[in-house]
Amino acid sequence: MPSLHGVVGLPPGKARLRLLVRGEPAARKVQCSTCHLRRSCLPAGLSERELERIDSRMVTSLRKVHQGETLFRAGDRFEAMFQIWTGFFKTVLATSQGREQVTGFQMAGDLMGFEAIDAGLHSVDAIALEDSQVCVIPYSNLEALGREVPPLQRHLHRIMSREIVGDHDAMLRLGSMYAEERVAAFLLSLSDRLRERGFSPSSILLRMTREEIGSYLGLKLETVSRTFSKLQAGGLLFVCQRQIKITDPTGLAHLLET
Amino acid sequence: MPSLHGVVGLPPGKARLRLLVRGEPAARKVQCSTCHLRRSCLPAGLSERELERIDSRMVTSLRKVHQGETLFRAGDRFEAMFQIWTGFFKTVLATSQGREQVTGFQMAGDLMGFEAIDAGLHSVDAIALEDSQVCVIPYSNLEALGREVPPLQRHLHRIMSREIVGDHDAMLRLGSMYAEERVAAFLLSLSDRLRERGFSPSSILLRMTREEIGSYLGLKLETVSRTFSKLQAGGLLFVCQRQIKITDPTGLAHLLET
DNA sequence: CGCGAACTTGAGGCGTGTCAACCCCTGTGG
DNA sequence: CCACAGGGGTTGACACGCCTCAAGTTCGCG
Repeated sequence: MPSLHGVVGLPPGKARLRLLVRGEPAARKVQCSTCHLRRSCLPAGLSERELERIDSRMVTSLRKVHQGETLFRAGDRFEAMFQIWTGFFKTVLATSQGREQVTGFQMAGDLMGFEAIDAGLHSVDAIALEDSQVCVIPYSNLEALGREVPPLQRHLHRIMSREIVGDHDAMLRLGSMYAEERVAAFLLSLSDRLRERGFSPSSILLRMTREEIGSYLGLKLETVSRTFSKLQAGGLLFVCQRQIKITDPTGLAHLLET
Repeated sequence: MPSLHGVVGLPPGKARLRLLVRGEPAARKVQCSTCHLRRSCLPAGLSERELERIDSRMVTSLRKVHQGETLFRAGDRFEAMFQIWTGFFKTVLATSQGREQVTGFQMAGDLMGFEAIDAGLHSVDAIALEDSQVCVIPYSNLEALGREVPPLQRHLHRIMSREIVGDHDAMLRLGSMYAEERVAAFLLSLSDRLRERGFSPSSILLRMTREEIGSYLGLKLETVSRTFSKLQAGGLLFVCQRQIKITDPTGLAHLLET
């Protein structure tokens, strides 16, 4: 009986051999210029010549990370940035005394590693919350490319700036909101990010546990659970385990207007 | 009787006129290469030629900001970064509904404005907590200089990275610490930053009110006040209004080891 | 000297943490 | 196929840390 292969319509044996040979690390070329995520990775309006440079030097390889595995750990040497191609991650800041804080959740198109540039060492753990693939972007290449391609440099600065603004939002949530407000703000932010990526903003499959949400929001997992139930009772959303359906986004937003 | 003037030993009237004429924006040249803060503003090991470029194009002017005045407001067009030369600032994130969060305190050598690169608009208010002077660094100049002087570019990236790491620390404080721990972590961090700048790390004059500290730490001003008193009762420090004397820094650090 | 802003301290209430019981879902192995 | 284990989620009762409200003090400044 016929089995499914990566390349359809070719003799299975030969196709496989071909793929293996052509798939060696050095040969596995990544094309940023035709990637469906290029709108988030690259600035608009690049010249042919600039795109060529980026294609040939920005992403050196693709790396797979299975659910639960770490992409990098705090203390690891910083050598490359990682752009998520598929999948979902969390970053966790841990102190030597066992305190832990989830500092963010990252999804397709997000760039990880900025926190490591200063020290030359990563300062957080990055853990895959589902099977994922990331583009490996050596930092030295990125630096050089930025110099040669000014719009790329500017793009990079904007992404770092956005990260800082996002962290300020997190501080606002953590510092001056009630549990209900924090959860509402979290869901709305997640919803926005999904919409930007072309996913449904109302039907959300949470990739993280209640405990991870709690850590991010400065709440205990029981409080997160209770708050979901409360918002459901208020008719703002439906919760069924990790499946969330936002039925009244304006109502959710209204919770923040106080 | 004689009065005190900015320039001593000159006829008051003439001196004033002179200063006004020579003090016009275009004429007031700033020399980064000889500034006492250059170690924090510039990378080490720059060539003569690179220093010249920086001197001539990085800082276009010096701006004075009196205590209580704003350097920039959320919504203002982003045109320049600001490096603090003397003084002390807070940055405040405010929502349309009146919620406020102090996102940081900045002192001499700190660079402000990164949060505005992405949107092209400032996202926080920067308010002077004492009479201050800042170097104005047009962003377009900085971008161009970065391209021409790679070590400067790298330096800039490191500063932005450090800002992100600092925000993560803030999230850790806000998300998973008790009031006592937050205050201890805040004081130790402040102490470190003062030491780096050559000030006493143990004798600290707070530039901000209890309310501002509270906002930054996600606490009410009464809680901050009570916590100071408690730490004093524990023999870790002396508090006298805004004057703090840390008498047992290791004891303070020990509070965080749980 | 007197006013207001900043700070301190106390009493009581509220929001969230803690602890525990229970349920649901999934994967595993007999 | 079912029994079982284990991780994740929900819900309740109670505790506790921080907030709220209020009164009083200190300090800086006109």
